[in-house]
Amino acid sequence: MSEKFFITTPIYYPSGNPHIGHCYTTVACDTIARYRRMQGYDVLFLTGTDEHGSKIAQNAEAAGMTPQEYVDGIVEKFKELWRFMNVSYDRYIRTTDKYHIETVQNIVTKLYEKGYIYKGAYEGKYCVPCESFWTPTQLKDGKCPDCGRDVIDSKEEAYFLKLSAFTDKITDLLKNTDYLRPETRVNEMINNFVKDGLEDLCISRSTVKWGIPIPFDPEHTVYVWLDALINYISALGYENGEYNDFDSYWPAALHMTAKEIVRFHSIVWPALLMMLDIPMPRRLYGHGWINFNGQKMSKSLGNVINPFVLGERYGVDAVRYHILREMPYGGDSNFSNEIMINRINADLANDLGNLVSRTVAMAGKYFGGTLPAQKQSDDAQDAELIAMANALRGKVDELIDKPQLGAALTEIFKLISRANKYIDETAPWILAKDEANKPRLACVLYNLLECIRISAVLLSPFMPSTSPKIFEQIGATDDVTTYESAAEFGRLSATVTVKKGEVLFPRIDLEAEIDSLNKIIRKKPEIKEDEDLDKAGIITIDDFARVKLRTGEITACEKIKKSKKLLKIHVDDARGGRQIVSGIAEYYTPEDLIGKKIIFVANLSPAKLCGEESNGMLLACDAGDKVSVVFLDKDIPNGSTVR
RNA sequence: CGCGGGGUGGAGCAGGGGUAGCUCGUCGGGCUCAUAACCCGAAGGUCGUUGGUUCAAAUCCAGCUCCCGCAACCA
Repeated sequence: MSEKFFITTPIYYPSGNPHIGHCYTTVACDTIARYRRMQGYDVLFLTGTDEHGSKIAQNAEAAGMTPQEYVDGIVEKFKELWRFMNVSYDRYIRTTDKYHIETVQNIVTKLYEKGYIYKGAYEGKYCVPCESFWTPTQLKDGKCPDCGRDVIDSKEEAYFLKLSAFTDKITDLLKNTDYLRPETRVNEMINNFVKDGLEDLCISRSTVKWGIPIPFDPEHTVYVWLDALINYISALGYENGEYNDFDSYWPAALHMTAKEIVRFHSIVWPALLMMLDIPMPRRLYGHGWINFNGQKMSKSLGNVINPFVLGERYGVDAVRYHILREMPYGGDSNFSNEIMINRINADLANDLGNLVSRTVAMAGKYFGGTLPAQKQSDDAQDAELIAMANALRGKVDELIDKPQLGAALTEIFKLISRANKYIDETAPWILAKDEANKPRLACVLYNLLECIRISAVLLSPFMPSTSPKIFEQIGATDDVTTYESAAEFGRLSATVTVKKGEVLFPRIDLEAEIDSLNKIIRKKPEIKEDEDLDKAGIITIDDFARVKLRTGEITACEKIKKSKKLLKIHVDDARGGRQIVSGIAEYYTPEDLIGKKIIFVANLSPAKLCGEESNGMLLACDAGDKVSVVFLDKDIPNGSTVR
């Protein structure tokens, strides 16, 4: 029986289409899963979608669908992307799957019976728009600390998970084991959430209907995070009849997640498992984000780089290579098309692709494609190269364990680079001029083919469709493309026959490519605006008349200290003045604004921002990624009506 | 004093008490097998700032400053 290896992505929240950030996590898991399979592990690679919660219900309603129809559509897009990206997941779990619901309900019941879930009450203030409860001490001046609006008294039954009883055990898990990696995340979790003791977690919602009902109190649904985390064991058949793999695959070898959800995976999830007397997973790895032009890659910003488009333009393996190579251990990375194209050209086209191309071409040119058996080695020239090739697998193994995929790729490319240098050192084209040198020439080419073979074997989990193409070109038969064969230089047949093939990675003309990308990007805003209009629908003159616009002059203005974006503005509205808080500090200094005439919404409900009262909103337009306030001519009296 | 991360040649990053390193870019050279690719060399940095510890600081300590992320928030 080979050793088991259970690896998971998070289950993604399908409130929008999948993006390159989802791709990173999933492709990284895929690479590790493929590597482990190659090593002979019995791998179970799980991914899926987390489909409950109010956000989904809202999006569905906005789209005029039922929540189920809505998630069905998006799940298809996720699956399509994984097919496209060559992701070799073994199992796909949806939290709307019957067996998962069964498990969640069974676990909730079990925990209730064990006393880890207890019925309590959320007693406090409720903010309707935020759908949030607050304790009296959390309120700011008696209003919602989130949005500053009025809250109503509310007391509601709810169920709680006794996390507080696990503070010590969780502290021990985080501090004294290597469960959570990279280590920097440990401090973050301890300082932010654990240090002062864990608080019991409310795990039921009576306001959210799109969720799994609490079996013994069906008016309540299970909090989405509890629902979601359980996927890792329900997918193995824990407490359900769908699968029967829990005993063989648990504990998980690796949970991979992005850093923002490390909190749930490093605290709530282990505590839950402890309550159920289930062994801990071995490793949780919280990776960083792919930032795009300095902004976080996210569903809510319009700057998502479509992975389908990238894959079609550059090839799926090139995209996989880039995101895996560029992401540093633990930290964030920047994504731009320019960085990506440069990387593809430099590493894949110039170094790897060209190495294969020139080596195979020489074998064809000098030996008609088949190397002669007679070879002449030369230690002075060959020893270093061969030693490097022999040591490579061990180095890559270690880095995959950590897992530092980018560093593993760097290691492989060191050999590729060394091989290119070896060609210069041995100058095969000179050897070819003298028939007496043919044995030496054959040896040089063989050594190059071996370096390529070993690199391609180790690269195959990263670039699953490229390696077979390389094997074909260098004439590597199946028995010399195995993991085991990658540790041994000299496994390729001595009289191997190569076969010239297509160019593996065509060079990309950077400037031309950026131009055509810009054309694609420029089309976007028009579409977006139309969507915006469609979404808002048509309003009547009466609707518009309810918005009271007035003119005023800014008489005072200052930055709000605690905020980067907010300015506190005093406006003379000819009615005693009012204070408005506006999020334009990134675009205007107070000096820019004082003395200017502006238009503001006079009957907007007051709000509190960063502790400052705001009575109204001044008009400004979105100009690309900037904001431009609408200013008026000087001679308009303050307090005039605008319509 | 909310919590983190960071400021190193033009760009992106690594290093972490004792000749400052990698990739890309630039310049010069070599080569002609190859995808105008490959190989060699050079220029370019007082490692954010001030002070301290030390024989020695990019590296350790303290203060300051700036950036980024979380959180808050864009009325």
